[in-house]
Amino acid sequence: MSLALDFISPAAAPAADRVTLFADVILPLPLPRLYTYRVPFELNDNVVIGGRVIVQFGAKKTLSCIVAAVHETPPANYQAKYILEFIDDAPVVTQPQLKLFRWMADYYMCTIGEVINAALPSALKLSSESRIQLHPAFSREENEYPLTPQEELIVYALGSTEEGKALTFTEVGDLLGITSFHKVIKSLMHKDVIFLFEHTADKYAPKVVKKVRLAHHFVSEASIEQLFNSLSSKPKQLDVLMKYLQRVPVYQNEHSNQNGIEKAALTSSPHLSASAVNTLIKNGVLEQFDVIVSRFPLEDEPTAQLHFTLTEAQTTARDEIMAHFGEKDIALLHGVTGAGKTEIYIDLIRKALDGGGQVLYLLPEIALTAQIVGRLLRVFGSRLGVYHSKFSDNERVEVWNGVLSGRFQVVVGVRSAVFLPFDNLALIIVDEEHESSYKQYEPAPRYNAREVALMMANFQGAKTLLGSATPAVETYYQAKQGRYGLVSLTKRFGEAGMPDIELVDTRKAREKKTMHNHFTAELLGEVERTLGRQEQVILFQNRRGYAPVVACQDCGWIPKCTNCAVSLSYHKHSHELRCHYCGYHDSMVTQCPACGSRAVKTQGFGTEKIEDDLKIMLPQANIQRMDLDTTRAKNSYQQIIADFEKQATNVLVGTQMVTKGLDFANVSLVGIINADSIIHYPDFRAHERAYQMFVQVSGRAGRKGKKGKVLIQTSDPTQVIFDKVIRNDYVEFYNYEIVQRHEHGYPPFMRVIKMTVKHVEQGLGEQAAILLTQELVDRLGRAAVLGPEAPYIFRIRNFYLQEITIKLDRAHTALKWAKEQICAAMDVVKDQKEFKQARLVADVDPM
DNA sequence: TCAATGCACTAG
DNA sequence: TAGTGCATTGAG
Repeated sequence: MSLALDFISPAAAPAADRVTLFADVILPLPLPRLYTYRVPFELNDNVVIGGRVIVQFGAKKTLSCIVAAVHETPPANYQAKYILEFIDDAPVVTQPQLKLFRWMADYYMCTIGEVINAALPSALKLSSESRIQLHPAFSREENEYPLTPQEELIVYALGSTEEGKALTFTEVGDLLGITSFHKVIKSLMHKDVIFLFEHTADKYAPKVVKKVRLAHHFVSEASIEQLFNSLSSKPKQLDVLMKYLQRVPVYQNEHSNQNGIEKAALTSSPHLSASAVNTLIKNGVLEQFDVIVSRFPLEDEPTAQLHFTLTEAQTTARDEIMAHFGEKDIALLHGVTGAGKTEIYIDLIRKALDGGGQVLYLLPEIALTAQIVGRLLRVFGSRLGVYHSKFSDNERVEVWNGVLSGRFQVVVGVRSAVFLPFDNLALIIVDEEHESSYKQYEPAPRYNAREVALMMANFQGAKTLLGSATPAVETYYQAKQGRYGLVSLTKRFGEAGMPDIELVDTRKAREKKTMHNHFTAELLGEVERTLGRQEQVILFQNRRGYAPVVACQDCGWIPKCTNCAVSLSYHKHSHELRCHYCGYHDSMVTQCPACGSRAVKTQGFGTEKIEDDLKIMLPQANIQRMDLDTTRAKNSYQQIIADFEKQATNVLVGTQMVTKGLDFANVSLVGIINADSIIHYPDFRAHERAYQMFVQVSGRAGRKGKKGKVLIQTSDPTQVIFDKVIRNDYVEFYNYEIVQRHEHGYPPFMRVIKMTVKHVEQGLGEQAAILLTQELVDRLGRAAVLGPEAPYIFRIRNFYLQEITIKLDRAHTALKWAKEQICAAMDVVKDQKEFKQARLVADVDPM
């Protein structure tokens, strides 16, 4: 560059020297492509890969999206639009994450936009809401066009031009009470009354605490004394002041005033008057200020012993895991319930942190309790972040940013925690790795957090520890094959023995007429004896509500859901009939609408009925129910657990929820009311699921030195699966199951992709499914395709369903090819005009 | 004849 | 996904 040019500002430099940058962005929409936008030259330095930008997409939408790539190649066939705004000057999505998201889109056959959508807390996805404002040139008096009443209403709401008030489209809709308000807006724009603009605002609001402190000119002994004198006739204000000085030693240390105290500490104190506090603020004695605080209060530094000792068995297991990590990236810790896996995890996490890496500790939703979080907080203090689905969006953003900034080096979280912006992972722990709640069904991405975690670890060079008492057959197979290190912990912690498991034949009991409602004499007697010993009972029934079916005894009429092909369940507490698939509900019928009979009775039983019956049979016992219906409120789950822990309740009746991770010392009996409904399930994982469920529930019985008992009620005790459960030998179960899987060609030997065709019209859905099957068979071969078949529940939310199961070879390259074939087959169906309404869904590795 | 509604297309 | 533009259908 010549000297002369140095005097010219960069903006005016000749075009040849200007670098024009383009950014490929990921839009948060289910679109298969990235879109290319142009970076305004003067903002070249602002582009960050992984940062958010605002762009215009289509005619009027503005969206925030993530920059995935920056380059200098202008698009060949079109003019790129400019990026409108840069939101971040540092990435909110890290490079390893982008890589992972791409892999997920690929593997789970969805778009990267869908992945981003699932990954980002919605407060990081900016909302663009169109807003309208009065046109500066508009005046009410000199208005040449007459306005309709609706238009008048809007103009009135917008106030005067000077006020510059704005309304969002939603607000306009609310104001007019209609949804089709665009016409009104259009007309107003046409008449030059209003103009439209896009307003994009960052929704993340940090948590703010109001604090107060003494106004600075009172911070000296002399002035405080003066102040006291002037307030001598205002006792209430004096009280407040005294309290403040008591809490903040301004006399001893003037600087202590700087931090003040929380306003709430003064206003909510029962002895002080809130209005006195406000008067002091108004008169300038106290000043109020805001402080941004964390939503996760920093625990005082770790209080638990940092170096608690592991038992001999735990130490051995820990050492074996470490040894495996020397050669392998993945290890499976197969430890029976109550073997003390958590201590081993904590020990490993600590080691990983000492090495300077990040740690992700995944738990299924229901296992992530206050108990475990509290324990981890005591060990890791402020370095621990918690990511839970019951958290508010702001809280999630805070964890997200905490991981980015390095404030959180360990995160304990549920499925979606795999999306957090780690870039230096050393260790991932997937506890209860067999859990089906790691798999997301709806909407896309239909991912399994365990598999995503393994891939993430692979990308970042981290080690992964999978833990379970009943590993997934696939996982155990990998370990047996030597691909994962295998470590077993077979002894319970603290010498607690494994519970005795007994089967009770309900068919025989029915014949002998010894059943009390749904309880056999054996189970009821055992419950009574247990309560008599002041010990606690857990009863498991895998169905919520009072009864799954209601039927007319005279004509057989059964109330069904209007949107789904299921009968409605009766819920007694609300006296309603409910659909468990779509949320439809109706009041309970007392008279049959078909024949007029009053003999309408419930059939079958759910948790609510068990609770009800038990209350009648055991009036002295305190019975609590735990299922989706009783835990819907934010803290009700914790409350039920706390009550049971305090032994305020003696019997806990519940669904799946009671099977997971609860650890109560005084529970010595677990009853499974109806095992049949768990076993009879029409898919290849039925046995595995049943086995896992029985063993997990059984694990709740007997801890801390007490031997527990498990009673399983079934109408057919001869089934193979019970034999495995009773002997409590996972390996034996595995050896049996793996043969079945091999014989029938299921995972881990084959890979399964489940296709679902949904259509509002049954016939069209079936035809579309037949065509899809045909296309799949043509491409993948007859042997690889099963179906189409209507599932047991063939209609959900007004969509008729058809399922096709595809079985594929495990080879990686074959898989990629097969997915391309599947996409091609789906395209063929979608291109058919008559199937435009059909929805095709691919679920990779369904559970 | 015009308006309302449905559907395929495409966004950079 | 959502907005747009075109075509088809229906009401007067």
